[in-house]
Amino acid sequence: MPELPEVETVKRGLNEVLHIGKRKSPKITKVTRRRENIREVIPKSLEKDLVGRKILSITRRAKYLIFEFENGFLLNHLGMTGCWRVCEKGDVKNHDHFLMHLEKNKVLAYNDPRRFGLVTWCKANVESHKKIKDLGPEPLDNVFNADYLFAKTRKVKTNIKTFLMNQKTVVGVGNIYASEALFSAGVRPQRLAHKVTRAECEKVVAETKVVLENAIKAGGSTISDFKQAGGESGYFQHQFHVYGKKGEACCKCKKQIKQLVLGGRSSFYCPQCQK
DNA sequence: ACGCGGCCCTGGATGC
DNA sequence: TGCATCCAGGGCCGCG
Repeated sequence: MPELPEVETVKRGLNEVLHIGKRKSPKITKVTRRRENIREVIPKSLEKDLVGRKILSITRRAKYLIFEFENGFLLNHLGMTGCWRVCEKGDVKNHDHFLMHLEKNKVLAYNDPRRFGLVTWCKANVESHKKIKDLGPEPLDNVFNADYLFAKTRKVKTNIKTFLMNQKTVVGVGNIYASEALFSAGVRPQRLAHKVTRAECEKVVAETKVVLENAIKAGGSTISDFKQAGGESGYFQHQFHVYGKKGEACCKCKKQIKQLVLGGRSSFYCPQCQK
């Protein structure tokens, strides 16, 4: 599921389905930890922290979801396979690790087969929480601009794709959108970051924003389907230009898309369109 | 200090 | 059909 557009889609969907901020938003009546340890232990204290309270807001910072309560914040990362669903009481599935029971026999369930996700509690100042405080700027914020990226890349030894995926550089860009943004920008993923020109940095920044914005728009369609069991995808995957397309013809020039591994992650590019 | 490989897990796809 | 292998949208840790 989870790069920035998917987390943003989950956030919007949950806000809508749970009527967050409206009078009919449900109270939490009970909390169940079906498995204590995912990436980190889910705190036992969540029971007393959450029962009897309402979710005041659900926001996103980087790939983290932040559930705000009057006494603190539930901080969540979906890892590779995490998802939330709203279901009827008793509709428990394999890999449901954490349940927030709601009024009217509804349940908000966190499901995560690979258990790379995070569910934890932060009493106050979530922005200075250790998982949050060192994160880079939001990609759609004006702080993430060509000046910033050009300056930041000058002394970097690694390739531009790995650097773009580093959450200290800019948040929310994962393996798919890094490949896609670099394709649109015409920059090969294996190029050393410090050799990317100022003009190319401008393109990389601009195309990163475009790709993420388009994916958010496309991901909007998952609102109804995450309510059901799946929570899988919107329709943004139909807009991929290079990701997962090794050997296929480039949509612009018809040359074969190539694949290579950078920082241990599959990377895709067009040898003709990207320099 | 930085950059990289390995690792944390399960499950689906692929190959023999 | 069954079994083995590889791969997956992320991030942390320890090593050189």
